[in-house]
Amino acid sequence: MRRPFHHGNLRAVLLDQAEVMLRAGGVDGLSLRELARQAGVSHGAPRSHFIDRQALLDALAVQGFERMAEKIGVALHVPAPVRERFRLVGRAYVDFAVDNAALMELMFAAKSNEVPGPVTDAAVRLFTLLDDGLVANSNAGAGGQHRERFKLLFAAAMQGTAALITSRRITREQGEVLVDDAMDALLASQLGTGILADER
Amino acid sequence: MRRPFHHGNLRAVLLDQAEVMLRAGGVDGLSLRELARQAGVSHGAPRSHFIDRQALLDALAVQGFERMAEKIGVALHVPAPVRERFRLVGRAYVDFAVDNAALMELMFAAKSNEVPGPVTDAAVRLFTLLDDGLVANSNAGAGGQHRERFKLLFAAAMQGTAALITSRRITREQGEVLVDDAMDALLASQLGTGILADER
DNA sequence: CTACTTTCTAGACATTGACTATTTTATAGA
DNA sequence: TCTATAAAATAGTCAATGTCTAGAAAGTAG
Repeated sequence: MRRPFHHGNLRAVLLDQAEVMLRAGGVDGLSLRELARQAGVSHGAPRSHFIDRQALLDALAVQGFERMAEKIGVALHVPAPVRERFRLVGRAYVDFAVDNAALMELMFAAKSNEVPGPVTDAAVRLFTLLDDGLVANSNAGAGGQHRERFKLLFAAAMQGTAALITSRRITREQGEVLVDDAMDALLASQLGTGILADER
Repeated sequence: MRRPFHHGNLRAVLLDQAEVMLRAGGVDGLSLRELARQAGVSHGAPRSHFIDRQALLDALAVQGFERMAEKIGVALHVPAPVRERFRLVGRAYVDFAVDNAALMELMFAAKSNEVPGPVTDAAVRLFTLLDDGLVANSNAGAGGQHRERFKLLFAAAMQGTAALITSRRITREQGEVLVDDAMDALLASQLGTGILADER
């Protein structure tokens, strides 16, 4: 079994510190050397755990997807009528995106997705969770297309709302209303008839 | 009157080259020194026109908003039924966003918007154009709220769709369908009744 | 022709990401 | 327990970059 030595668990420490730094100064403000300084190790130490700066960013992205999946998972299992549950999930999505704007940038950066890898896998896990939770996975066939399009509409609305807030075009409060409106429009659309996981 | 000397019009040349470089290597791949090299001037020359790297990025963002407004303006004035015109505008929006992904990143970066400035102004001009073109600006009052929420739904759907394509979660073709679906859902929603600029 | 301003050059500096050789620490095998 | 082996961390180096400064060159206006 492998165990850390000098520093307890440098990899975890670096990831934690990196997230703090990310929140403070954005992606550009995240410096490997500054990170090492704060962790009290030499400037070359991080290389033992992250071959690249990009490797660190990818690890952060994966962690981000996992934490987002947790939050969404909670909202997904709240016992409530469809409309209410959709709103809860939508808000969980948008809240996470807004509270972790810089992290979201990493998670959805085209860079990480150029070649399928751990980041892409983590993303797939999140959206599989979302899909399975929101939409009935029963009858395939003609309903399958409808389901697919419905899920994309949901994802686009959430991602778009988060983008509007993050870029300061609207306030967080306006975002709340927007999520609700989007959910209403979505549920009222023809695409959202007869394909929901729970019609209550 | 001010006229360029040595280099014709270095500022414009730099902006053009910067856009090429942006398209090739993303925001991170845009180096001031490399830019100067390609323009055949010394590494300090750009400083006469852009005090900062950020100043160059901001100038690019402003240019981006203006070009996007042009494209959208064209789609906005195509004589066609509402549904068709909405689709055209939506596609124009998404197409521009996808064809200029790195530029969009600059345009909507929170950095530029921390303090209102030229970038914010350019953004406001674009969205004013969009709003005035899509939604009737006649009756205020209770309809005003509806109009505002409708416009936000539109913006969120477009921005979200573009994000899905850019992050490679869906293909461009799926994006086309998604835009159409979003427009249908939008026009069918209660929010989109009686507030359109042209009910044809 | 002479100030004056703008544009550009050239040199310097600190910071950064990446690479390498080397030492230190831990783990496992005989 | 002693020892080979792998992992983790150090320290030094390098090229590249953004920013700043002083000064030269080019254009403009009085």
